[in-house]
Amino acid sequence: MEDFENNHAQDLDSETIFIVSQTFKALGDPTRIRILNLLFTKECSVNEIAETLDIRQSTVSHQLRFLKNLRLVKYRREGTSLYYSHDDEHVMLILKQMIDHACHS
Amino acid sequence: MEDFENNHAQDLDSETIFIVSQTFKALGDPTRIRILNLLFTKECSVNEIAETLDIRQSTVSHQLRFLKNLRLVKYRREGTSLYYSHDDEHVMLILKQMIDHACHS
DNA sequence: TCGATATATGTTAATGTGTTCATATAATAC
DNA sequence: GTATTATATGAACACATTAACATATATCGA
Repeated sequence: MEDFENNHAQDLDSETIFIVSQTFKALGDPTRIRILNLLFTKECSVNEIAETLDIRQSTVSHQLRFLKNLRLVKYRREGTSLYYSHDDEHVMLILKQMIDHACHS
Repeated sequence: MEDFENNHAQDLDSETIFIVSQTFKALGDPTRIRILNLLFTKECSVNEIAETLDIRQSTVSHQLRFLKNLRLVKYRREGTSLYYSHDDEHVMLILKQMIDHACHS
């Protein structure tokens, strides 16, 4: 039997495992969670993120690159500033669910 | 304004951040994903998990302890065997969503 | 009590991760 | 062109993580 839409196979194929673990790994860090949670509300420049969350600019930039590689965020330029926003509705929904889950426990 | 049920604060409180990142970290490893995915279907003994997924017994045991500490799995004893099953419906639902998400991308 | 089986645990080595500092690049205004 | 501001990048370090091996513990049956 094919197992295309119905994921109850005994084991997953390696590509699926890779993507899923990579994405959860992205969400498995306090700094990245805070950044994504901020981007929930609004688009932000790198400096806005750094100042709002009190994290060094280079740290924010490194983590944004990480999130960008996974297509979890995108940006647009405006002068010398880059405005970042989230780029994966589904993953953001999953993040929101986990935050709600944590708040109720 | 209070921000109890409505999580769109600029920043999250540190305990929420900790729980959320810990839980995602648990899901951010290929071995643990495979184990949890197997437990989706059915309760399994440690050996069953190790054999089905072709992972060493000690590795499975270590990862199960990890998942147990986060209350993501539970077990019952039957003779010398321990039968593990999942113990957090909500997190399992989140895992399933991410797997489906990965399959459609 | 002893042997067999199932599982857990301690240790170690290799690898990966996150932050920092220093510096480079890019866009803009002058 | 230069200065200024915003952001990215590279290197280095401390720390965490993973899997493997060896060994310990626990349950059961004889």
